[in-house]
Amino acid sequence: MFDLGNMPGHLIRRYHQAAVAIFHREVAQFGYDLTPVQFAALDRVQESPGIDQITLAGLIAYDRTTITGVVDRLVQKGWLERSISVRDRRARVLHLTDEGKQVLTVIRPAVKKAQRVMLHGLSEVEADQFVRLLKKATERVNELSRAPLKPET
Amino acid sequence: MFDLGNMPGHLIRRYHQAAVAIFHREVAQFGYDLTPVQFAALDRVQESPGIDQITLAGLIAYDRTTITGVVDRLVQKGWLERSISVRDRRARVLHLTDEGKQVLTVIRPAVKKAQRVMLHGLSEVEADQFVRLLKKATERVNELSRAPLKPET
DNA sequence: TGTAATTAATCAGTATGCTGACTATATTCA
DNA sequence: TGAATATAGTCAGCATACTGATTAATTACA
Repeated sequence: MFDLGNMPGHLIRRYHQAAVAIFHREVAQFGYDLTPVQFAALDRVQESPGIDQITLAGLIAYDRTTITGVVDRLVQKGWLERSISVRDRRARVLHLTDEGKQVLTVIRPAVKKAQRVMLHGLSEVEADQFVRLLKKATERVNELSRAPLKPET
Repeated sequence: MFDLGNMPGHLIRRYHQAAVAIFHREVAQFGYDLTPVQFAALDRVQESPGIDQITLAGLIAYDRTTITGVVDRLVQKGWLERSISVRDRRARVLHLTDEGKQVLTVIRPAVKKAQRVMLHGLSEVEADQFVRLLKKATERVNELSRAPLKPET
């Protein structure tokens, strides 16, 4: 009944691998080299300038140890600025640089296209249903991950 | 329209993360520490004893460079045996050890349970539909991955 | 037959993710 | 107030994944 080819765990691994490859390919066509995770971080910092790393992690469902490295690399690329919070000296607050803002503007169409490519085997009705079920399933297992999503309030 | 929380790519990453955590938790309850990928490899070698690494990679959609390390660790654990093929001295053929067979027998119920837990937010009808659509979507993007599935014949 | 092309596997380097430990700073409350 | 507790972030170590290069063996074909 649950042979490997029908196991949700195995399918999701394969689909995730393809999704990452698609993302890379589309973004590369716009001349950039960044990962899905890096995009999510930039996108979220644009939404909430001055956010600290832990809050950012909660909003996009990263592990707090992973985000350190991700932010490191974004700072290294000159797209993010990390500084000590005035309100809490433990915290690091994040801001996009001008170049970071520009990167986001340029690659947004690529990211959108990547989402369509990921779904291109499904009809429009199927795609809607699939995303709806995927979202529901993901929400229901959220707390079982080490990095659960922590939505704003 | 495609904000982060509704982007299939982002949802897939989150669901995959949770799926891996669930797998680990269920398998740990049976006293073992192995990854989804390690299970897939063991399962497939049991199905096809004497398989070489490249063919194995194709059957479970791994990258060929990833499998080297995975097999390394399974050999290290004493669950797999790797030897030079008599027919093609470039190839390494794989066999389960007795202990490897035993591990598979013990953890299969945990793996099955993990699949159910991953789907536990969905009704039975929804779960069926979700897995069907996930499978369809995955098959359609198969060739866009660096490690496409290469089914037997 | 002998050279070119292909193939199986590995390796180096890099990026996500995880576990578990640690430091520095804030907060709580007896 | 001051000791216990909690929190933000980092670090070390390990396992998937990827890109691109290399080695050794096989196959194709001029």
